[in-house]
Amino acid sequence: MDSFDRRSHVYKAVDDRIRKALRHHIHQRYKTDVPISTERPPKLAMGESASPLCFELAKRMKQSPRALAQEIANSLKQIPGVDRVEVAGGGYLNMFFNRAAFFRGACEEAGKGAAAQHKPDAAKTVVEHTSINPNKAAHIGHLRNAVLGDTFARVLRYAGRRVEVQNYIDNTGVQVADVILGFLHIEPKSLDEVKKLAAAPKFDYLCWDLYARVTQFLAEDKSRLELRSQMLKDIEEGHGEAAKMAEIVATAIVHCHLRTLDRLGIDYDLLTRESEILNLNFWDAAFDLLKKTGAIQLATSGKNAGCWIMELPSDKKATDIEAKPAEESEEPPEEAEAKIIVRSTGTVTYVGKDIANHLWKFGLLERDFYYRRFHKHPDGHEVWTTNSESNEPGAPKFGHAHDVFNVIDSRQAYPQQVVVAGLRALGHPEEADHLKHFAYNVVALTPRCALEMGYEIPPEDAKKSYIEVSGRKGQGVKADDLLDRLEAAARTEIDARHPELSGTEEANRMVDAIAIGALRYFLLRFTRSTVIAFDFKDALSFEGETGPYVQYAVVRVNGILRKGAELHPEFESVDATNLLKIGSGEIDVANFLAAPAGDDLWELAVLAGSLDARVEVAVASQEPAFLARYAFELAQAFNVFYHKHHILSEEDPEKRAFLLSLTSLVRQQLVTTLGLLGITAPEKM
RNA sequence: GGGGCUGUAGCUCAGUUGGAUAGAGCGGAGGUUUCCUAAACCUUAGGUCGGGAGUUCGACUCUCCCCAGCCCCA
Repeated sequence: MDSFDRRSHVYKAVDDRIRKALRHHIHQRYKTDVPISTERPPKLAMGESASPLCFELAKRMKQSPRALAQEIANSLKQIPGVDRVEVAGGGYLNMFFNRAAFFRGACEEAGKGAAAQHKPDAAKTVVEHTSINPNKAAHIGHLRNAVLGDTFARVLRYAGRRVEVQNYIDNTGVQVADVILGFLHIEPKSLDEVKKLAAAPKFDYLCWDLYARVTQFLAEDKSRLELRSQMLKDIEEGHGEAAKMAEIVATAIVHCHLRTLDRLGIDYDLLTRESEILNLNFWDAAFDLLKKTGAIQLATSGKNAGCWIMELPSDKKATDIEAKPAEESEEPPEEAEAKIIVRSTGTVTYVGKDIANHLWKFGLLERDFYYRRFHKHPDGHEVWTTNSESNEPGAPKFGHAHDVFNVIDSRQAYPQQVVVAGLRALGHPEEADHLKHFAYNVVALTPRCALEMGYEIPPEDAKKSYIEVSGRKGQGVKADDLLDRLEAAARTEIDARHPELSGTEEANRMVDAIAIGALRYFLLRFTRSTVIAFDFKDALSFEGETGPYVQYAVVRVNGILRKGAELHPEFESVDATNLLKIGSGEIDVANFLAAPAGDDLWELAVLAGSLDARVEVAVASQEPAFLARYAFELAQAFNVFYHKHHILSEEDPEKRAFLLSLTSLVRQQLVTTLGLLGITAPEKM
């Protein structure tokens, strides 16, 4: 375990050693295994890590927890990085870290920077996110998806995983069909006219409005639904003008989406298009497998007659006493658990195509796409897309995932379960276990915000905490509009603070960073299960628990280190570790961190050294919000420290160097954490 | 009808595996700037953790019942 030595004194490493030592000790001495857990004690005076394991052990040993704790504290061997063990409360084991060792270790580790490199042959993790229907502009709900997915991908990479980001493009679905129906039957427009429109920058906005008109058009006359079915069939099968137009419209809209997401620093490796799943007969291959393995059956009776269905394992206990013949009742119980994969009309459902897609993702389908370049991210990274004809040279090897995370809102939990069940039924239990639905809840609007947007809301809804709006009706906060408003608000602040920079490139960079910081943080501070009640007032806030608050802390550090280098040339461009070597040579870190005078500095240092522990929890629980919170906590702790200690005017040169070192450590960790959240901190703001 | 999610301060939300005194932001009241940027900091008020029972040395956390809201499947 080389990571053990490398990160010997960051929080996770010390805590891991504590748990390991406790487990070993309990096993040896008491010949029993109890759950070994540690937690952060509520107060610094109780140490940095504590274990309540003696309460559980007491039950097994029939002794008092306090006595056992004392016994363990007395006999436990020295743990590297831990100075002493104390018994507290009814039987807690409180561990006190070696402050100086921890601080030096944290500085060293932070100096190595963010990039933990995976091995080139490491198992691949695919994260699929964004996946916006290419028929209208992106809205705030799509941004939540994209920001969650992008952040999780960054965190996984930091944790050492090899990550491939995919964005599924449903370019042959009903939503695209609707917009094509609008162009052909409402407007109507020729293929060439649509081509011209599609080249315009705000084509996604145009389609947004058209889509709403189509919804109304269909509602006015139910017979028009027939038109839509025909449209969908043509597009799926690649027939006629509708299919050609769909290709143009969907591709143009995807470009609009990528431009919007570029603004947020969100990037992809591959766009997987549904049209290729159909054109390259992925579905046919999957269909054969599903039939061959008996994963799906043709229903011959009941309401699903003529459909290919998949039976899902029921959640109910499998103790149904009499298995009654299926044909006996008109509604056999298992039919309620069946999911239609192929409709009686012969068209495959979305879930069916998704099963094919996932067989491919795991490298279980003996077919592959052709690939071509599609887009270049501002940082130069190339986004590839699938295509049906031929390969463009230079394509990486896509797919063949070991783990898959699908970032999809929680309303789709059931279809996702069907895909997992499908993999299992096809004889791929491991892949089924490795397919994770990264579920999150929707973004709704507060009633106030809905009114502000001009939507009519029923009086009984006005009291609700949030209102879900309908994209079909053209309702919702468009991503680009929101970004524009954020940038305008940031510009107002920047111009007020730096009038001399107004209109310069430097000011623009600050505006970008702040707008994105505010937006990404806003979307990340909520845990996944929370419905975000969107309100412009909250989203446009730059104060309190926001991205700009954290960025501002970094800017403060930058100011100190900049000024420090001016006043004391020896402080120029030195990292936290080197700062400790200034002056007499070795600075007495232990002295500055010693209790009680050094407690507040120590508290900040522990927090700064806890990033890896937080990353571990964020990955294990698939919860990026934990890292957003960490960034805020660290920024907050730094602000307290900043107001309490005047760093540059500190008279004692060694203490000054130490305080600068701590400051530098905090900067490093804040910058790294913000980077994981996809947020950059400007030099000034 | 079946399944899932949610309910914590006036508002918006955290609370990791059951652990020590339930936290933060906003909003309210009051204060801090010859100083490294006040997008900040300090003080203060504000809680039946939806309700009830159970398990446990210990429950916001686990189990059961009920209430309310949202979503999904027919």
